[in-house]
Amino acid sequence: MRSAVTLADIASHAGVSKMTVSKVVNKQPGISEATRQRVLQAIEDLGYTANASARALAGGRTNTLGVVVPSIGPQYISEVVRGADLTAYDAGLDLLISTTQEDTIHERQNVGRLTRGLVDGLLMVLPRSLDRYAEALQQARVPVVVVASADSAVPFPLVDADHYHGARLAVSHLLELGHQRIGFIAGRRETSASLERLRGYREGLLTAGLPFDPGLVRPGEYTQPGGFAAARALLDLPQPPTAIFAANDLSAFGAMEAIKDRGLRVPDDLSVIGFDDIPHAGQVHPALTTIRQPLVEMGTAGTRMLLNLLHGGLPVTERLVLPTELVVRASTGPPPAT
Amino acid sequence: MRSAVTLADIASHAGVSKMTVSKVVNKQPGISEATRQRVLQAIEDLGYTANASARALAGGRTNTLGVVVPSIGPQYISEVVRGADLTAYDAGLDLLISTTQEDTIHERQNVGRLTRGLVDGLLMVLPRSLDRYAEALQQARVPVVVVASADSAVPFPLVDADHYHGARLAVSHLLELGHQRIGFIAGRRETSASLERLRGYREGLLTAGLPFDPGLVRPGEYTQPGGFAAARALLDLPQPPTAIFAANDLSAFGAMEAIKDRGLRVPDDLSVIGFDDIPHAGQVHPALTTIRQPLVEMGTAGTRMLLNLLHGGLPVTERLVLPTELVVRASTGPPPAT
DNA sequence: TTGAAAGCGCTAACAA
DNA sequence: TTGTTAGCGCTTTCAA
Repeated sequence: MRSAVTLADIASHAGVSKMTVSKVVNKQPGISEATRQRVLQAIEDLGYTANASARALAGGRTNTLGVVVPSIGPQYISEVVRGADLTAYDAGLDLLISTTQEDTIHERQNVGRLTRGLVDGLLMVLPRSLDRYAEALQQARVPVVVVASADSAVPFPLVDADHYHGARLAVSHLLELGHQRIGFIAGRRETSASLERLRGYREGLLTAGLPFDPGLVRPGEYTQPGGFAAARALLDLPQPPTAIFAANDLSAFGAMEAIKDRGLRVPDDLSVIGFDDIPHAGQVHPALTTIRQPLVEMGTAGTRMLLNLLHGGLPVTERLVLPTELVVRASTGPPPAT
Repeated sequence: MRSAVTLADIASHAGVSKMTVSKVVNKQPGISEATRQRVLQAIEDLGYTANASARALAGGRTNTLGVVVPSIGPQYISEVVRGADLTAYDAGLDLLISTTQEDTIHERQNVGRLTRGLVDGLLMVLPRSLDRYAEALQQARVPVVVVASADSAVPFPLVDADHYHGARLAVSHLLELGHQRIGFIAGRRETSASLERLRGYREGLLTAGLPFDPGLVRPGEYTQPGGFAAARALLDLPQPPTAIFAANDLSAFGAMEAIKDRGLRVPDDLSVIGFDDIPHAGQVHPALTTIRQPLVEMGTAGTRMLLNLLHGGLPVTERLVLPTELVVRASTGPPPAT
């Protein structure tokens, strides 16, 4: 760990002032080509990289965006982050990801620390509620955009997908195939997305003149085992459904397993439709019909809003609701002829 | 975005010097309780959070560790990062994650930037080769630890799992169940882990006096569709195997689907064993028998090595190879009676 | 127990 | 086209 090469080192090595080096490094105009080359050579010779902290302190900018996520495991989240990364990179900004591991203290500290000297803007990717961050975010001195949380109490620009219409699309698709008895595997109660999807399911049925039967709704907790158990329960019904709408892809996978496990076939005996369209959805067998949330786009859109805010644009509150769409693959078909 | 509250603001608000505030914030001794309370009150009143950049610049430390990953999607990676996060947090350090999106320029820049003023140490979680980072890492002025890459040319402390013995365990398990014809779904050729697993498979067979039949080895690329296709090919063999060993869990999932798709049952007709033990492995149906890589532990161990390095310990090169172990679940059983 | 001075490495604003 | 002067907000060192 030899001690770091600084601007001053480059300056004296190249026989110029620090300022000149700074201008070269930052690609500012007003430097003769000859000097520029000499400085670049010195940088090359000594192996110089600017110190990010010093830069941030002096310049007031970090050229970095922060992304706060509960954890980095779920494909859902990683897709959004990928979108954010692409956009930030295109704009010449770096992206730093911070996980909270769902720990409250961790959450508060993270936000405070990031927004004080580490990042120029913050993207909160939080399927759950924002309550726990409210205070920390109020004090944030950088722009904040919230992605994937329709928490209506939030005083920040927001990007979310249209969960309600997505659910309606799913139900319509199954109805059009001829299904009359459709089970629903619900998500997590505390997320607004989950409630919206349930509402879409319910109203989709009612609009079609079909009854809403609470017995056909089972909790799946957005997990694969949850979906497995829920589907089992639905199959055990005296009059089981001919199609299952799962509130997310993961629980749809579980449902498909439960169905196959009973010796039934998807979609011949039972149709399954999911929600999210995570990359896995196209890779299972049969490939999952699902409602696509534009996850990557949510990341890019949120980041673009953040960039606007950084450049002084946009009102403080804006809600961008991106459309969801039906992606028909192989897991849905007509109900079996009775 | 009102302008930030600084140490000086707190100092004047509390009627003390900046130094006193700094000591209170950093929990240093030598401050009377009365003063301490007054300062804390001022901090509370004004809502102060220290500026990370200023701190890093003045103190020479950031109290932050960096983690570089190719992308954050794979469960494999997120498990390692989770381990790192836990350990860093316990040590009172923060963790910042940076993705390279497999982009070479991005990779080089990231490392340089992080190690110059943003983090005190770097954990590289890279299943692929480190070649592309070699130069940037040479110039790193902070300790570096590499996780999940057995790239032997790397002059850094290293944490990896024992892929070879894991593969031996998998083969032994199948042999003990009575299988004689075992297919192998290979991983990605460019990773040393993949080669080690193949070697374990091969030598496991040879040691048992069984022939190594290249026709029983199919590429799976570590992906679910890859595993699906590979298993199909194996099933199409004139004399198909009675068990399949997949180089990772994802391709094992694909294999299970292919088998069920043929109307065969796992494990009654065919056994499947994976590698990694990602959280999903226990959630599919039947639950996957697999070789557990201690992913979280790899993250914690790597981070602990980094912490040691930070405190001036350890030699520059150390290789920690953590043991793998067999996790028997429901996807393996005796071969069908002929 | 408290505080003053100096400076970390850089950039903004201005001057030459 | 280049350089000088300040100072970002904090911690270190040393003195009171």
